[in-house]
Amino acid sequence: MADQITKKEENYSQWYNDLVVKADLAEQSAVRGCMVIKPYGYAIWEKMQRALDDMFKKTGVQNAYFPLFIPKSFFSREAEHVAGFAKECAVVTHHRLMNDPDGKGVIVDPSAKLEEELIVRPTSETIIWSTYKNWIKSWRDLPLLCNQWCNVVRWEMRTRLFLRTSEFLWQEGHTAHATAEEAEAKAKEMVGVYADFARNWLAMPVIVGHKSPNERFAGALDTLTIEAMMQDGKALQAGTSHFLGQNFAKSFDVQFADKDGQLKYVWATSWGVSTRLMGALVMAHGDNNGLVLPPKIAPIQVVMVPIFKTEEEHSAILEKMNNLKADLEDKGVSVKIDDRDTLRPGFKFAEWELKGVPVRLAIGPRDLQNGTVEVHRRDTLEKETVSLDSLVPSIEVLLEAIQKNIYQKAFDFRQAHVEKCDSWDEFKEKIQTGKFLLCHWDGTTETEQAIKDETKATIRCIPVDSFVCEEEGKCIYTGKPSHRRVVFAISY
RNA sequence: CGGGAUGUAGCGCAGUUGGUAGCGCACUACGUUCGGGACGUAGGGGUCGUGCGUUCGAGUCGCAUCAUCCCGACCA
Repeated sequence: MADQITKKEENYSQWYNDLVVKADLAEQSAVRGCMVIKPYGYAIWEKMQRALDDMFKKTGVQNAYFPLFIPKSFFSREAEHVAGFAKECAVVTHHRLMNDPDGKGVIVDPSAKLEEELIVRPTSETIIWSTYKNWIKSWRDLPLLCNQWCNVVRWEMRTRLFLRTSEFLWQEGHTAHATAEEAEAKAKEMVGVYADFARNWLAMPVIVGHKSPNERFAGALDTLTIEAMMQDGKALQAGTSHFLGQNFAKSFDVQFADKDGQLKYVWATSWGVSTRLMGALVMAHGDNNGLVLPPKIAPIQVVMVPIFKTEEEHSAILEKMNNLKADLEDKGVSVKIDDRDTLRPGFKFAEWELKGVPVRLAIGPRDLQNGTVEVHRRDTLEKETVSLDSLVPSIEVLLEAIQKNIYQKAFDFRQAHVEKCDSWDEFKEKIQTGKFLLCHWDGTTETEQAIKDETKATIRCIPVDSFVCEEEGKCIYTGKPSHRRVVFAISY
């Protein structure tokens, strides 16, 4: 079939792009490096937003919004931070267009040059901290826990739908605390929220850990990460939470009067996940028939396809479907009836599979006679016939089973591709086959860099929950002593 | 920004030694179909990325330029 998606081992990225485009999630925009998120793709993002928002609120975080434009001078205050972002920023220099006096079209009006350039935010630390300065005076104002949902722009050299676009959507949380302990605990708590979300909503097993100093966020003292494995064995950083220490507080002069009357700098965290999660979803679960969505994140959980020849059959089936839909919706299941009369059932089946809808119900004349429904599950592609009476409870059970099964499948895949490695020769060979390797490392940036230069592999994290391996050993590269194993992989 | 490749209909592609553009899918109309991506018949749709040059004549040759993709460097 011309439209069929084929996963080619040698060209996983092409498979990924096809899947994103054909499943109707997004397409390349006319603007360089940007993407158009299509309604179906955006609906998935909205479900992610809602789930995350609920989880944030349970930790006391509130939503807020800060400007898109950041005065250039704000960036000069945190030197380390700038070094990390200055290279890839879009800059606004003028505020007016005019007709081209030499011909048609418009040009930038040279007289409308801004006195100070504005940077389109690559991340909002600088503008938020300069705002927080006015919000924080006393220990009573702390902790300050804000999150913002917004777009950010990073002028990337190379882009890919969802994974690395010039503009992307994300949430960024920024918190201020009275003590270092409290801030560190918050950073830890939020990476825990991300891990929980990835595992329970996206059905995606992740490894939680610290980034090595080399891979840390610009300006952070510690960066926590969740790392997921894609089906080609590569790692994808799916979310990060940073302990920023007092770096930003000092740069932006954010001090508070503590209970003891002393003026002190606040301690900060920031944390974020982006539309990259959509890419993770596609690559973690997709198969040759298209997307596979975990039920909890699927905008449509159950799709119904009527099969009919005559108008009588059509209306009888549709009536049954409408009743079923109402019953299912009562139970909180989102349902779509695909009543398009211009397409054949087989076409619809293939199309909804491409879009990853977890459960498909088909009712035809045969079922009408027998009082049955054909139930098809996307994750295993299995079909069974269920009686109408027991359908609603069985769908509820099935959705849960699918959610679990998708997680289990990804989990098993990862287990099969993680191993300890103590030989450099083995490392070089195995890392290229798409594996997470747990290895000893001497803790130096030089060694990390040398390994990266030779193999393209980086330290994904120093694990803190799963795969923790505190033991004595020798660095895989230099043979120097090491106290724990870290996760190496080739990443996106 | 370095290395490689590609720009031809909405999408995917063909186009020979330069001679005035074609195929599949999609689209429109009608008919037959309809339980796993239907078929027939008839249609519509193109400044061949852009600019300059060579030539009687350029999708095809040359130069420039822009864009996209892949591999690097950078990154959520």
